[in-house]
Amino acid sequence: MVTIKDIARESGYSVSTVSRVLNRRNDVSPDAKKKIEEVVERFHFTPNNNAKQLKQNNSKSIGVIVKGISNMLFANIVEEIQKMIEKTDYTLVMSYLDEDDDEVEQATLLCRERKPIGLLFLGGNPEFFKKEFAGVDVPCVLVTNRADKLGYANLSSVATDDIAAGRCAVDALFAAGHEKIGILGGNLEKSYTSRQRFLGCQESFLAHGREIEMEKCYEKAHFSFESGYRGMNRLVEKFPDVTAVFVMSDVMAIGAIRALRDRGLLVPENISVVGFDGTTLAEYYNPKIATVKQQYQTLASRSVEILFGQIELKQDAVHELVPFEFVSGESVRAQEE
Amino acid sequence: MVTIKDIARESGYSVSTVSRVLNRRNDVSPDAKKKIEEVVERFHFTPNNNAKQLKQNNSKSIGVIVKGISNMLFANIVEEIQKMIEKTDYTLVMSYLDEDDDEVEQATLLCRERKPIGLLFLGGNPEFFKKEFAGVDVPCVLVTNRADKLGYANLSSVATDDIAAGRCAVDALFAAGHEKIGILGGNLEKSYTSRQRFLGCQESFLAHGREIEMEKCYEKAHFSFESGYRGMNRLVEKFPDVTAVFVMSDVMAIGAIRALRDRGLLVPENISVVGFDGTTLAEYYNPKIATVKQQYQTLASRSVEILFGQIELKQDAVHELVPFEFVSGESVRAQEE
DNA sequence: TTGTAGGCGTTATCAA
DNA sequence: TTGATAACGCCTACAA
Repeated sequence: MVTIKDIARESGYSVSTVSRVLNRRNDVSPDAKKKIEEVVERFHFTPNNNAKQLKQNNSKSIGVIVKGISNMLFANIVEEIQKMIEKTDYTLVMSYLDEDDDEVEQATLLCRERKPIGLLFLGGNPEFFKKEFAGVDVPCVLVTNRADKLGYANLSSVATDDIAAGRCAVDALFAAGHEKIGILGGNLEKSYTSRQRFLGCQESFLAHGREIEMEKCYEKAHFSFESGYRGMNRLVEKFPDVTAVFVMSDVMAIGAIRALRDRGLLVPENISVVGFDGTTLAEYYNPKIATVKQQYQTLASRSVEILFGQIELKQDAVHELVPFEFVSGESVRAQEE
Repeated sequence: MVTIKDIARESGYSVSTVSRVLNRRNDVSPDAKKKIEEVVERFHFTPNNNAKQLKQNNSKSIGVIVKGISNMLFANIVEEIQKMIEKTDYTLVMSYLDEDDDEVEQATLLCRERKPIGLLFLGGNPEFFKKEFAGVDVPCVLVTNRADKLGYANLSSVATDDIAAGRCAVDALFAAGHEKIGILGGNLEKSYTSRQRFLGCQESFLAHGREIEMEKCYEKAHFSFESGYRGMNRLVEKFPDVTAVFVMSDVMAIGAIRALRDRGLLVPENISVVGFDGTTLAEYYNPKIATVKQQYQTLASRSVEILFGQIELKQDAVHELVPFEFVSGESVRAQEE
């Protein structure tokens, strides 16, 4: 392994001068700079990150905690984040959790072990934050969920208004003339996101002079194809005359639509479906899935910008809401009475 | 920050004894062990990775280089790899490349900067390996592509026989009575994988007394929904009476099927489609996509096992072929003449 | 079984 | 503008 000492010896300068050149300091003579750069190049020298980070006690890494491994929206966001971080000299430390796991516990662990300079949470449950977020002392951004009520100085958020978005989805079904509406979503006890969207559903029902009969209308599932498939099967079994379903993620919706087809039910002819997230998948599926689109690019870019703002510019925590958008696909049919 | 010295002082033992306990050595008295563990627990002490790795000069990290960010198969494999690595004390360093980029160049960079103890290539082009792989000196496994002909002592491979698999896909279309068969795949100049599958197609054509008319039958695209969509449009335009298409990935196939529908063509009624990869997506799509399934779990588990075999057991490079399987979906229709 | 001391490769402080 | 040197936190001979 070639170290800074080798470069020093070979170039005839001292390690400190080499270090200065390496770190683009300006208190170095052009001669020294040129000579040292030549030697560095010739030896293919790259500084040892461990030594550097040990000394500087910062790791130049950013932790990303993803809740839900099959969550396509998060996959899309991660992809965008990667593209942005690639251009900087930071590295990402990814950590994937099950959708109901405790992300703050994981964050604490990550901070201790990897010393990231900041954290991005893709999905998160305020309960966990309330309980133990005090232990995390680096700047963080909660993405897709709101954190304004939490009031931590080092926790920003870039979120979609899940209540309004959930309401929007169900409103669309009412608008199409549906009365018998089912909901397929996450575990309401464990998933804050699902709970918010569900609140939106309740608002919509209420606005239409109705109330949600939990037992019959709501079925829970995980955010994966398989689970959506099974969940939809359970839903139609307990609610046989359902004509429309709001499914809380596109991935689940695809599983759900497949389940319906396998039972001989067509979407939208027999049952209408509205998804959530607005991933690319939804628009390429057949039928195109009507969905509530979260702007994943904006979510991604703002969260990274805000994190860097907090880290480098020492800015305060901010809380932003990113607008969603209803995308009408081919999966909803107007119900004539 | 709490360091090993703090633990030493607090427990009344020396740093070396603490270090021994931390590293589960057995040359330590039960008393010392117990006391030290108690203090470690009380202070929430976690060793500083940078210091540890600097000293040991190994990073306990494994590099994963993924060629093609929209490649669902790779996403599935990565997921499996993550599950396996999670249980060990290694960390993954992910690196995503464009599908036509030079992965070996990236590998060289990664080795210099992060000093991984081993590398996993998800997809790769033998050309790049021939040109510069000599610069990579850690154990590597090329996943999904063969590397047996390359003959590097530190490069194993766990692959699917792309030639046979490509042939299998086209054979299925011939078997269904199709004559006018198109192919939608990657850039044959840049994508080795595509070239292999294409060779398989040629074999199949030949076996059926036919030859591929490149100009008319082959269209290139990237392995994404969007690109598959556009590619299929170009293909039907230059080959209007095509009745069946082999698409070299499920993701592309979904884009392609969507393109056909948007032109008013149904799958399989008007045009049959066979995909490739056998991702979950294919079986939930509508229609279910007939596809050549690569066993991603096996691909993932074997590649990790082989890498650890090389790293820890100093085993020699091995080259394995993982069997593929044709999955008949709903996207192929028998052609009656 | 335990402790002391040296060093991993780098940066930063201080003096020259 | 440059160089010697002391850290950073940990591991590991080697000594006791």
